[in-house]
Amino acid sequence: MVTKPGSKSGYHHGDLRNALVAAAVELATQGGPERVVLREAARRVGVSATAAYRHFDGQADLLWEVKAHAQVVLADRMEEAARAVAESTDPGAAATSRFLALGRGYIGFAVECPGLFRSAFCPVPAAAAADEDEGGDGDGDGDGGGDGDGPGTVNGGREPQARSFELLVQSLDQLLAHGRMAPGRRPLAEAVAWSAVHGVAELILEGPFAHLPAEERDAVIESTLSVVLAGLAAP
Amino acid sequence: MVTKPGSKSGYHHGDLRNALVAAAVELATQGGPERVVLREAARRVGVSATAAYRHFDGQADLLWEVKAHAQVVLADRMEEAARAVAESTDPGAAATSRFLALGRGYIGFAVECPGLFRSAFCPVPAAAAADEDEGGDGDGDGDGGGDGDGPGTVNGGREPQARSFELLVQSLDQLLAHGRMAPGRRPLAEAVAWSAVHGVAELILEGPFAHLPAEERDAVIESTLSVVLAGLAAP
DNA sequence: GGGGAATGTTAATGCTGTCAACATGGGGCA
DNA sequence: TGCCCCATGTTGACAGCATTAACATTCCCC
Repeated sequence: MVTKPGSKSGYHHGDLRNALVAAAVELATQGGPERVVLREAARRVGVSATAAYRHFDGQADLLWEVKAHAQVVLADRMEEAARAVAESTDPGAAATSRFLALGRGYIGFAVECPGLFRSAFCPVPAAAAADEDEGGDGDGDGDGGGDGDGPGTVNGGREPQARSFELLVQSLDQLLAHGRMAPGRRPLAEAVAWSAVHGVAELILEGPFAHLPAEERDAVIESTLSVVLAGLAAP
Repeated sequence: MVTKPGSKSGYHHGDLRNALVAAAVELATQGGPERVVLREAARRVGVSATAAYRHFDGQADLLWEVKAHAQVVLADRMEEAARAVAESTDPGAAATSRFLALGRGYIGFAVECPGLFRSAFCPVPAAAAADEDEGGDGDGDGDGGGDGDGPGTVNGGREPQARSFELLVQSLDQLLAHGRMAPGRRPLAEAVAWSAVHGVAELILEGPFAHLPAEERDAVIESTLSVVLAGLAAP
């Protein structure tokens, strides 16, 4: 029943939920999670504010959806970065490159889409736990091009940030398998790697590295990744 | 509520600015920066909302003050943790312990005072750059003390988060001086260390490590510090 | 084709930040 | 000492926000 495209007869929008999410995502993209204001999203869609309550529990629920979407985009970005890694004959070098690519993708997303990135980790007031079952959503997500675009086709399954974590786990397993990590470091390696990478991103966005020239900023990123890699390799 | 000095009559508060900052800090301590609402702070001090505008440019300015205060408290916490380190005959071991203490202090503050910690790194809408010189503010301010501790008398010099950075720099210099760090790692070491530690804190507060049992959470912290230390030591 | 339910609209409440106009009284100047 | 000025605090008002209640429209199934 969730007919995607505009079967709009004026009164019934036909795809309000996705349209609202899309508008909210755009708000978040430019301005961060604090700019995700329900009334403004409704205004942009051309609908009264209270219409949103037919599809969301409230502003927090809408923000939650934005957050979930942002995490999906983050994972997409990481995956794409990892896929673009040049193949190497040395599997150890490949594993290392893949790990670095994931980290650069993560931070790159934060730098290029600060609003969305911050939304991916923003605190949402009250957990809107209702997981509605979206029936058949054959999402042909289409790797669409530009960021802005896209419909709001949010994920059906409600499990945030699982995919980026999975990517990291695989990468770390590869590092271990090809002798680029000390076995004793493996257990909590995901936490360590994630923390370092997330910290860089956060400090670039809101912290002391905010006004660093791009060149120096990149040096900080590379340095951090390098140290983590070396630390994981050390016994 | 918390009227500091032997104040005046009912009309003129006598120390409204500091009282408002103190109230705002309390709000931030329990509930984070988004709970720093000007009207509520004024209400708690027992004053009309608009009275705050005699002392602040607006809510953003008040929040800025809270942020600055939070950064001071964070630095205090780190300093205290570092000072509590047991002296060692081995200067290298001492440098390592001091570094670990700083990191644990940083994260410990985040875990114990999440609201304040988040306030220390929250985005403040528009930078309220006006540093007014309060002439007669001379009286000895905070001796410290109980719960709420210090008054709102925030630092005079307006340079946030400088002190914690300085502590880190010193610690890293010690590590280098006593052979616990590869010289090539020194240049951007502060960025690396800060990122890792900040990332752990952030992910514990808002991210995927939020609902970790305390024991495992501590393991993540120790693991991260250990990897960073090893990475900085590796050539 | 009719009726129920899904969807969207207007009206209203209480919160917030912020400005304008008014009130008070403390401290400096005569 | 007395008095006036202005820093400080107050009430009132307005706009924007989230949210609820009551009302209106249209889709879709029987």
